[in-house]
Amino acid sequence: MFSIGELSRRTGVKVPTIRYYEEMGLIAAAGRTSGNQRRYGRDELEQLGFIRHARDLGFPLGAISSLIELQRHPDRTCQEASDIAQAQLDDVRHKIARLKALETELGRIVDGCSGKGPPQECYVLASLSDHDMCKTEHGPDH
Amino acid sequence: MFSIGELSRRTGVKVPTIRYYEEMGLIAAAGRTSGNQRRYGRDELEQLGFIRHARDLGFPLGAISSLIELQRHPDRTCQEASDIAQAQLDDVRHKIARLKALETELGRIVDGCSGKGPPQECYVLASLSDHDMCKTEHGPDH
DNA sequence: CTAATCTCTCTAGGAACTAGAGCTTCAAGA
DNA sequence: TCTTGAAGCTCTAGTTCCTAGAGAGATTAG
Repeated sequence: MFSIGELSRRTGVKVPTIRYYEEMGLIAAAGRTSGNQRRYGRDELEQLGFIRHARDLGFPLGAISSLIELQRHPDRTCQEASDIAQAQLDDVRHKIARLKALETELGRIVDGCSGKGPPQECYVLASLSDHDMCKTEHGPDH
Repeated sequence: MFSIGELSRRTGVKVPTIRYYEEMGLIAAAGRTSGNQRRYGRDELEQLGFIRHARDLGFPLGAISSLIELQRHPDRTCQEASDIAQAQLDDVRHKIARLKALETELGRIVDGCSGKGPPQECYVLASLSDHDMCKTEHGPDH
């Protein structure tokens, strides 16, 4: 059994974040010492490792919650897990596509500016004022 | 002179967002009618278009604020604008690199799962439990 | 003049934490 | 055993960039 600080060190998840996850119901409420401090064991270490890894891969907490639910129900198939991962992959690809368009446009804007002149002649500012100067499409997110 | 709704329609920025920008000091407080409603003109239209475009390119409001400041000071050079845009570009490239690593890893995870078996044998869940199964690096965002 | 549509302010929520205040508990050394 | 300093506790508020809703007043078309 170890403390929240130790769990934090072993998983790389910050102490307040662990408490936050508990509050959100992502991890079960930990047992306490007589002095009201949380104590953890191997199970919680694994569970939090799972959450950490999924977060690193960009899964939102809601999705992680569903995955944890699934782990607890061995009677279901893993189709749901597969779907969640696929949705996450689609989301990542979508973001990449969008960021690449931004990269192109920003690259063009940065290249056009010497940084030497006065703001009135600044290519960066002019580009931002006039969407027609853009060569690629980039709408708002979503 | 036109209303906030009209400004919204013309710029694509939602009404509450315009009020929010005013509150944040990104746009000057608009003139009002006798009935206390905001009225806008050509200047505000341009200013908001600038903000909108910069937001579409992913600039945070703080950066946009700096760019607006710069526009108001013709005595300075546009070096600062150039730096801000460059920082934004770096940020975008950084995000792309990270997302590509995630794409690789998620693709591998999704491919490994048939969706048919029970959760105990699910490749998605197993991969998320065990970071060692990863072939690429992907830490947390910052 | 009335009805429908805006617009006003204010408050709260969302995602996923982070920071801080003020207090208690724990572990290790003297 | 006492003490000290680190670590833990709860609670609230702040972060970013908006979005949604309530309840009231303004404007405009017919």
